[in-house]
Amino acid sequence: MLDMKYIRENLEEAERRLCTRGGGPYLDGFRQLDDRRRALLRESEALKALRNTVSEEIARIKDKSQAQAKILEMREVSQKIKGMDDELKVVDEELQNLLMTIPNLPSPSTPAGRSEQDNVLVRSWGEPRSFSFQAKPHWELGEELGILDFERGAKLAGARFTLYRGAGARLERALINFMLDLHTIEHGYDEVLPPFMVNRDSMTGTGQLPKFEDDLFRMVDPEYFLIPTAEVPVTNIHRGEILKRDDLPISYTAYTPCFRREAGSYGKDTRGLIRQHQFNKVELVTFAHPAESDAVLERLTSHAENVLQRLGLPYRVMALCSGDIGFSASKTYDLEVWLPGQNCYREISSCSNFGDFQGRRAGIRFREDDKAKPEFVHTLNGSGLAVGRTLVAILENFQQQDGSVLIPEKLRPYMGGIERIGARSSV
RNA sequence: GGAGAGAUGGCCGAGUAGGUCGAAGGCGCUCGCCUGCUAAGCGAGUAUACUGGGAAACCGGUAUCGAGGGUUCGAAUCCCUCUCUCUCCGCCA
Repeated sequence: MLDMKYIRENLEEAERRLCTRGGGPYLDGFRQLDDRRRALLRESEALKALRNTVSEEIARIKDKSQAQAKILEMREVSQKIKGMDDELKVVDEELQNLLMTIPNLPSPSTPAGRSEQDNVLVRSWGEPRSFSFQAKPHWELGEELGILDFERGAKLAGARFTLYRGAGARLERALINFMLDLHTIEHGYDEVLPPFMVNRDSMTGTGQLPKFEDDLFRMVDPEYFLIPTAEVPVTNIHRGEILKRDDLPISYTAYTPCFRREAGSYGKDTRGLIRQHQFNKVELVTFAHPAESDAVLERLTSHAENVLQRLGLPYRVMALCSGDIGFSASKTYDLEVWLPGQNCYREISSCSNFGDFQGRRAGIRFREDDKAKPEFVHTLNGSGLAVGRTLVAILENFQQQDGSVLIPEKLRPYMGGIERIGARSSV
């Protein structure tokens, strides 16, 4: 959510910056609703002030019959207040709805652009390996090795669900542990294991609701939402709290499964593990002082990169352009890993600075010092990394001519020491 | 699922025959005084949001005692609904 006062005082500038996202106009109707709200508020509050003082007078009058005139008068005033407050409520809701559906302002350092095509290459790491044979996509490798069972996943749940087996299941688990250990022990994050379902308030706090309900799995009665990313529960840990300046930055890492409807992506990435309704992810979340959040984004991104580097997976870092960043983000780096089986780079991590956008929505604040007024913290998060896609990258990058797959050295301790996944008898 | 108890300010904790309660008291915290250190002591201050005025410091108004409705001139206090927490029983990983 944007700062109402900022919009009120900088309407044109705000609109201009929002429009770099494409679409828009975003702020139509704001001025009118805002003016209307404040006018109603002023009138209603003046009447309430009157009622309060007269009520005090009534309290002081012992003889009730003497107060009868005032009571009757106030009865009318209360009626008027009620009518005004009813109207105010409607206006307030409309304004709130508008505000909640306005995306974040892109950071000045976010490159301008309309689409994915305009994203900017920041740096790349590692040499894509050359193969003396035709590199296979992971879905072929996975099926041939008997570690990914797409058919049975579909039988159990449907399209975009996969059954991992044997060394595949273990590799997924090994990656989760490897990533968590790296982020906690070496990068200093606090590990948390949050609920995988959350309430509406949490989804609203981080920006998934009200606008993107179609992307979520929703339980009815009682109402819960399956988390589409650990960002939601982990950022909401401090919803409605005032943090201590000295505690910032606060950094959490969490493993969670993620659940996404993937509505509107019919026919896209239908093969393999790339786009699933359920996938695992290790997430990094930081609550930062506003003055430090830019630096924190660089650091957080480097932590995600570190996972790829240790696994020896070539990747590149892209700065997303204004037309491609998410609703709540002001700046985003995507990490794209090289997938030789598909001969392309694919997103494996997305690291964003949300500025105070989520902090304002979710009421996450801090005080500069004990006397200072609370200010909103900046929130940041990034995948560190998407586990399923990391498994994909390992299969495709480290496949051998005989169809086996070498396990990266750093991962072997998590795999019981095995160096290679070979074909198993299929069941 | 059944039967009870509860939800007040950063924390603890008063306050229910409705009125001067944003809310006693304590703790904590901040500033000042005092004490050659430390502890104790003394004094003052110590919520948030919105809104009006002001360049600002600041001043005024409104709201907030789990959430939402209702009764009333007036509600932390009465009524209804919901949420959460705790205790006991049942069930269960």
